[in-house]
Amino acid sequence: MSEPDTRQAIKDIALDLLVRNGYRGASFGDIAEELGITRANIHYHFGGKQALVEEVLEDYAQVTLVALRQVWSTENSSLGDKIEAMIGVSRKRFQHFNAAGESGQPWSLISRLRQDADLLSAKGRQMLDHFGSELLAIFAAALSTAAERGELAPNAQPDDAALILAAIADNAAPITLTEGGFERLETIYRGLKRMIEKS
Amino acid sequence: MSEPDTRQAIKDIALDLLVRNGYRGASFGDIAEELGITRANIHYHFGGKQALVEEVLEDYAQVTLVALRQVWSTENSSLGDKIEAMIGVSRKRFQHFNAAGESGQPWSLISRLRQDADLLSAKGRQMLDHFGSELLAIFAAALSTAAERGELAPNAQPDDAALILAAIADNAAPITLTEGGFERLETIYRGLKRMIEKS
DNA sequence: TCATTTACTTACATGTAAGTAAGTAACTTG
DNA sequence: CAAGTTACTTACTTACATGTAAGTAAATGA
Repeated sequence: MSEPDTRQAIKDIALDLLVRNGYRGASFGDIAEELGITRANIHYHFGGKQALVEEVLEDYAQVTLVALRQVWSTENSSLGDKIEAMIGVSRKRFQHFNAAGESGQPWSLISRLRQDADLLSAKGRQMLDHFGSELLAIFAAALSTAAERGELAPNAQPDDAALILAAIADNAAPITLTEGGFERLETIYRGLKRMIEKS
Repeated sequence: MSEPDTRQAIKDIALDLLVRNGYRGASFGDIAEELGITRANIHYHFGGKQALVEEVLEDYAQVTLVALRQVWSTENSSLGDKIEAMIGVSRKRFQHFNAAGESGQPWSLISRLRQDADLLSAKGRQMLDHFGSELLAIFAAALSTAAERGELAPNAQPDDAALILAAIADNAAPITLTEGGFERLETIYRGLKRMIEKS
């Protein structure tokens, strides 16, 4: 296999296992077996586990933030439409993880790795923090614009609403998913929408 | 040490390590060292790791649900007072974990173990699910009563609000805590309160 | 075409986890 | 006071985890 193919294949499997099982649960042995290569080969390409996870995290954060900025860009769509788009993104992610077998929940890689922060490199931890600030900034900007446009309900304050949305979005598999499946997450977003949006 | 003392001491340390480090991060070795006993002694008292975690989970769920039912009992207090009481409980838990060294976040044992669900016994998983239903039931009852009393804002629907509260409460260390500390969680609760409460 | 680099594998070192079998000192009880 | 029983410890085994050193076949390039 050519060099970039193998590197990418390793990162793909690693992402999947990291999201499902966390830092400790994504072993080089499992990744290697899945790909039919040896553990040492992963070391050859990435050096060590922290370095591999850093790269996976980097890619994930970049792709995710781009997608979120797209959905929450303040042009063109109403606040309600943005929240509906968010539901669509979440549904897609949920279905992906359910399709791939395993009754597991669609944890966000970020919130998952935050629980293993002590095992990450300093750089890895810094990336988690950075993702958090960026995520919040995206929501804050969109809600601020929505407020200017008079799209918020009288009780809703833009900064509060941004924080709540960030908490829900970052941590997209809270209690509510264990029993109710995706429908519950959808209900949470819609409920928030009704509370935020001007009626 | 007398039998019940040792058992309880093991469970106390185990709870602390489980909340901080998750299932894999709470090793018998660490628990034993902390207490100045041997790993084998823990096996003597509990049989194995899954059994120990089951007991810790059982105790935690029971205590937590009793405390939550107390706060959210529908007599005597307004919805706003209940949310303020909830903030108080969260602050206490946050301070406990920060006082005990470690910059770690005050994860709920439940949401933490939910990420390691595959390592738990079937009984353990069932306990997680049960906790989830109970938590939601508590909020749903309180919000329903609040609605009857006319305490909700026009945009807030009681079932939606209960689900959002459950999501925040169950998962009390989302993104928002990593940078802002407890103040952010407080802001989330207060923001939700403003959106829910009749002004 | 010979030397070097690339992309691997094999084999091993090291650390750490859970779990267990066998022994023991102290307390309990008939 | 002799015979358990209780509450442990010691000394293992087994199973994986990351990581590394040494070797190799195939491609590359001077």
